[in-house]
Amino acid sequence: VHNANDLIRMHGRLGNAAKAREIFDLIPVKDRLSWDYMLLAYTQGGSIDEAWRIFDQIPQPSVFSFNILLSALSQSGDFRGARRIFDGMPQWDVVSWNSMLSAHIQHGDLAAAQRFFDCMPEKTIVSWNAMVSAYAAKGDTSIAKLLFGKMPQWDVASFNAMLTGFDQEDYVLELRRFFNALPEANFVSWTIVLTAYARIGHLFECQALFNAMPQRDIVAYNVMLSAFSHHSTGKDSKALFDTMPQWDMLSWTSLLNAYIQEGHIDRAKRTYDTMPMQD
RNA sequence: UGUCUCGUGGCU
Repeated sequence: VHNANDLIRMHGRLGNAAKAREIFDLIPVKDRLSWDYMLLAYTQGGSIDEAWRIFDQIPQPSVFSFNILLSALSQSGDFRGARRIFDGMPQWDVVSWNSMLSAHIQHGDLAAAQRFFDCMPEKTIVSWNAMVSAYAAKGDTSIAKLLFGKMPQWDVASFNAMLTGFDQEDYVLELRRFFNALPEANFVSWTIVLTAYARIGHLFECQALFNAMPQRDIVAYNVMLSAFSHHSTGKDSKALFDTMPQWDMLSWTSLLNAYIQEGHIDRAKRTYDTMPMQD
């Protein structure tokens, strides 16, 4: 059963719920993990209706089962559904509370989220991170800073959430100071700062930071590429594009944009014709 | 062995 469960999980992660279901159906004796992984596979594949259906068939849904569905409803923007599941749960753990908190945030009701947060019987660093990130995303940087300062402890996600709040022209200096002072940074941290420079149009800093990155993934490349396409020449864009280890649709689109903005319709057309996927 | 929070463009 363990191996079968792992397979279900794997296919679920790849977004292949149908394949996961095939394996699920072959298991003679399913344990609670088989059901939860199958439920998770449906939510990861975006099949909320199927998720509901399988959830209703779970013999004894655990808090985990409830949480999986709750989190999926929250992420899909179904606030009412999330609320209904949450209210109907036999018991809650801190993940349930965090998921419902993030449902409020998804729903765009920060005031309600704050009230919910204040009433939560227990909070983890995830709860705090979610709130900081919500205020930062809304542009309420001073409130985000206040909350950040009150946190009992931080992890790299806390730092990153706070960093996103500095993605504004007025905060460039603070962004850099904060970033430089971080005890811990990862890929995401670097990319947030990179993105801020790109958006604000500080091409020089952007490029310097890009070159200083310990490693670069496709997201970082795309940010740099998009910075070039908005603030530099198609030639620069093309040069960077050619050094990329791989491309996705965003990379191609940025290159197209660079040419179009320069009025190089012919080059844009040629680029378009060589794209592997033309959406 | 499982569930919650952080990063990439344009149009709307």
